[in-house]
Amino acid sequence: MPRPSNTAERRAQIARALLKIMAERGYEGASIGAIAAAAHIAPGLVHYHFESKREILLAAVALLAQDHRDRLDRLLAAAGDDPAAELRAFIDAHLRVGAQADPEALACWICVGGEALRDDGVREAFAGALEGAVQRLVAIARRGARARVFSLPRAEIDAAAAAVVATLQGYFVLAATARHLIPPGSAADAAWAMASGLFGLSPATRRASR
Amino acid sequence: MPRPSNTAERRAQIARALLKIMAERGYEGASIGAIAAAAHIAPGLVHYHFESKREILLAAVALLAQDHRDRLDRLLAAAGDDPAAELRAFIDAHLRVGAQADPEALACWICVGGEALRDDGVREAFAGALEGAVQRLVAIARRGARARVFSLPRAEIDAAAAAVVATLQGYFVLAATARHLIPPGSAADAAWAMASGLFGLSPATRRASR
Amino acid sequence: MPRPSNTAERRAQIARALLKIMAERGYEGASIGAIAAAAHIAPGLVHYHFESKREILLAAVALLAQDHRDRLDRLLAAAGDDPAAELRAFIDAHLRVGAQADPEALACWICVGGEALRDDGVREAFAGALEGAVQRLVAIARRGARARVFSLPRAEIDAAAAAVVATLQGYFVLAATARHLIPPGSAADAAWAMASGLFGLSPATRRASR
Amino acid sequence: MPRPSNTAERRAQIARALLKIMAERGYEGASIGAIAAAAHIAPGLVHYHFESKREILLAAVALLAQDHRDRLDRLLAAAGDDPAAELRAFIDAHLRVGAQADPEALACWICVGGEALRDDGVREAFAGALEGAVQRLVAIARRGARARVFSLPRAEIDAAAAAVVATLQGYFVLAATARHLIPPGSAADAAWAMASGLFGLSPATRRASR
DNA sequence: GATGAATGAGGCTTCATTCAT
DNA sequence: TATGAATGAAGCCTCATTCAT
Repeated sequence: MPRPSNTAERRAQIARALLKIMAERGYEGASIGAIAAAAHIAPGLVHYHFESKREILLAAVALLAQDHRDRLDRLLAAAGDDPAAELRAFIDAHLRVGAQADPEALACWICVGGEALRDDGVREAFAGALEGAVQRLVAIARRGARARVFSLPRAEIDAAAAAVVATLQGYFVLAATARHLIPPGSAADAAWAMASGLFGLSPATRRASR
Repeated sequence: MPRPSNTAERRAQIARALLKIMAERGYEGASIGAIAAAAHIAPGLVHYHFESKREILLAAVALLAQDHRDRLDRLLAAAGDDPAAELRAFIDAHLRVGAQADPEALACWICVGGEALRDDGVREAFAGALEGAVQRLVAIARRGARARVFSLPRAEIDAAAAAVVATLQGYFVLAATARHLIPPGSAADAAWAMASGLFGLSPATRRASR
Repeated sequence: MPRPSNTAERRAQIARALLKIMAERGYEGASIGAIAAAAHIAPGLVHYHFESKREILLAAVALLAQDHRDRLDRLLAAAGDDPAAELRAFIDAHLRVGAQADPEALACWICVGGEALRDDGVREAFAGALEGAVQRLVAIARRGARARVFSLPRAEIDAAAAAVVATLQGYFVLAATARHLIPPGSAADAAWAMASGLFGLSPATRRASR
Repeated sequence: MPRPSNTAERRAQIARALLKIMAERGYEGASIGAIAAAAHIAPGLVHYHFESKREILLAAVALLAQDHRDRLDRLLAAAGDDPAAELRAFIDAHLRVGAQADPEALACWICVGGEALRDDGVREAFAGALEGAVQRLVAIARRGARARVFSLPRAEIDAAAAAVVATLQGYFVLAATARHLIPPGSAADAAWAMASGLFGLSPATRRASR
């Protein structure tokens, strides 16, 4: 009569504790002891559920990415079938700060980017999440192009999507480190102007979606 | 007769050593010992020239920013007085990879962004560098607007400049962690399309500057 | 109706698992987890059957000694009643390497000798096994002396037996750590020469038993 | 004006501290903290002078072997040119317990033998020391054979030397773990009887050297 | 009996910093 | 200025042992 395994929840609990600490102290600053304390468990338990600290990071990145995907799914679903609306929703999901803004996730995401420089596993996860975003945009662009809502050459879709993702990522960094450089409320609009320009949205529609 | 002080050079030497190590191991991974080894000096000497490891980081960020400013000065000077050419040169300076690309500086810059989340001094230096970039763009935009090369409302100049800087910063992150997402050669062109759009450059001039 | 106790087998199973691990990682290196894995049981079960890790070691030493005794019984029985043959069989049982050689037991035995330095219980078991070997030799020597096959003074029997046991033990160490120092096949013969000399076996019989 | 390096002495100091602790707690039981305490230095200093705990062990084994070689040199020098006397001195050096007996070194030697099972570096050092002993015996045997003091075939010299070394090593183990099995004072005599037998010393000389 | 989670101590190692020379 | 030894505090990880089920 063994006790039912709770490993899955524990792992998530620990990974979330890492995110919490990492947001304010960085990955290196998130000691196993601090993580355990944040998760309200004994330090030794951490390494019962994870091989190494790095594994926790990988799990945490996966959580972060999943959370983000989920949120995006929700917000894009509300955009219905209109590619322009989807594009706008995509941008707003990333840049509209409001009730659902999550500064912790933002800080973590930047930390993860830093770790990705040195750890292939992290890089893969990080790049994977970015790629996911790019592919969503590509899908939106293709549908929009087919529906003649966008008018950009097939060959430029990838570049346009990457540019949009880069802009969003860059805004993250600015928002987290030099917020005063972004005129309040301007981020989403500027990104939208830029994206709709790249996607070849007609000026009329463009303005309508502001 | 005291020997002439060489503190200034030593400090630069040490700060550059930090950059070298930090590029591949991160800030935490750059131990004083490793820095000293990279600078070809004894470990004890490091703390003779710097109060603490953090001071080295601050000096290194300053170096990084100065190097970047210098490079930008050089490249913008070549653009003459034409605001559109300056804008293009500004973008190319950041995204054109070629002989002068510096992956080490790139990695360091991302690391510094991460540290900026936690250290106010680093944040100031990092944000200061970003602000410098924004202001250059603002200056270009103003001159361009006055010369009717750009047609963007005064009130939107700051937002546009911030958006461009965000895009460049975002491309840095992508280039360092998920280069395959950027179609080769597309970064500068996409950023240019975006920037010239935001700045209200006439389509004709836009194409001419590709 | 309680299920029938299987404690005895479980204990043996666990102790044998310790021997297996200890042979290649030493006693300290044999973690409870590793032992449990080698025994194909859950880690928690180990401490149900044993008070402590040390108890497992004691049980393992007992097993090792018993195995050795059993093997010796079998081999000496084949030597019939002839003291010289018994002596030779005794030596061969320890030094003839062949199908029945057991490098795992050899390594364990040396480990146990090391632990005996620090743990009185282990020392007793280890010394007990050595004493058993000495006593067997003493018995053989006494019978041989009575039968005039050996010609050594009563007072020297103990010393001779101890010397033989020391030699065997020493060969174990050499075999396990510096096998190349032992000319192949020479161990049993040299030990025999030495033992028969100490026991005062007539040169003729000596040669006959080679 | 750097401080003169004291690394060599520090290393020896630390290695000797390890021997001291290892004698009573074993290698695993000799924690870095305990070693540092025994050496009267701060814990951190240990790893300034040694890469790893294992390196300390290797240094300690080297010290142990060197000490032993030195002692042997001294004792053998006193035996003059007489091979039989040298053989006797060799045995006495190892088995005569008296003022110069060193139970700490004895315990360490057995520990080292245990570690040799698992660590190739240790094995090499341990086997090297044993080989040194064998070679000394071989040299004595050769000179004795040439001088017709010993009468053993060339081909058996190696085996005889190995047998003697095995016996000495075995006596070490017995002395450290089951001393009561060795009739007091019998070890050197029994080993001598055995060695002189193997070396083919004439019975007359044999008795004379007791 | 059996399972696997939980605990907390302790080990090795790294490191920023200080200090004697 | 410069050197390299010295210090002590963490940090990651392992582990024997206990416990709830």
